Amino acid sequence: MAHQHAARRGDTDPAPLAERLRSRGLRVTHQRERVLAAVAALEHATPEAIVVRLRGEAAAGSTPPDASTVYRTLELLESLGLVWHTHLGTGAPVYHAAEHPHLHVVCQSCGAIASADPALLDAAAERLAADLGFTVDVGHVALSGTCAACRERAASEQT
Amino acid sequence: MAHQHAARRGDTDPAPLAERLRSRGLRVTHQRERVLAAVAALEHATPEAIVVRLRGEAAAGSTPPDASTVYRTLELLESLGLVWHTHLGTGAPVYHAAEHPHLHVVCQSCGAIASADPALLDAAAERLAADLGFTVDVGHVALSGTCAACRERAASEQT
DNA sequence: CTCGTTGCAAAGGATTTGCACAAGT
DNA sequence: ACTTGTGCAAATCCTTTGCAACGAG
Repeated sequence: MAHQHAARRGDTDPAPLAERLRSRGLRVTHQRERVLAAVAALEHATPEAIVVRLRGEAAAGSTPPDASTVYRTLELLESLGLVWHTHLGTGAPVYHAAEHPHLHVVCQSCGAIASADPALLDAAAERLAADLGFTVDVGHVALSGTCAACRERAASEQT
Repeated sequence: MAHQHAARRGDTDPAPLAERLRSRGLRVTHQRERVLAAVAALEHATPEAIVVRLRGEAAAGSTPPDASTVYRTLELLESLGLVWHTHLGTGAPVYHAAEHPHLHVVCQSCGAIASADPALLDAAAERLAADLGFTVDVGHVALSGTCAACRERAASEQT
């Protein structure tokens, strides 16, 4: 192992992916690299959004990864600890790169997604651990509620 | 209408279903009463669980409500403010009677659901309101994590 | 009697799975 | 060459929808 470059900031680090794959005897494929890059690029990536993005990125003549490959790859990447997924209420799960955990807050009216500091839940997490023996996974938490804009709109539309 | 009885006070009335339906010109059907009863009886009712329960409850000779009716009824009951639903991670939404809001905690390993005091999140909710103008709906929140049993199991299975 | 409701069945959308071929090592 | 990965298509799962008969008011 000669190349031990420190992780770069603006680039997608191919290093951890290749390493982890090889250490498991798995193949480093173009598709896997592209899916991981797409998740990192899209803030809150649904599987479908990833498929669409990859389809757009695919150079003319090249075949974009199939949806089934994207699903399989996301599962693999998650098992490798490189991405996470969260369910934000209805429907599609969203994936994000597992760099810095953050808390998701979803507006039930408009679907807007905000990110917040996971530390917000530390106190609640400790209480749950003490009371129920339940370890809360802060990174997977999605809080739902109403954003400021929708709250005002709802108030003014009130008959 | 002429008489405005303004029975808008208690959201926790024993039989607000008939009232609310009639005030909207909707019919009070046996199916609707049964679905509401099933949601109240089942702690965390998925649509499918409701269908199964109603099927079991149906007296011999009577036809249990169809799944599509259950879905339509749940939607209606929610619009009437009589039930709530929450997405607990993967798949099925769970419905519960809209009596006392509570916080859901879901084990990602075994799917166990625990209920906790919504007040646990009060501090976090206030911070979110202040920081993002986001009003958290505590009753709809589902926290995910690992229950004590699964945590121990995972630790002991650890190689 | 007049509509809202329901059951049935078929349609839809999202995700998964089986397989034979293509690709990484 | 040997195995793992991928694309394609069919299979599932869950939920929604169209429609004619049914039942509440």
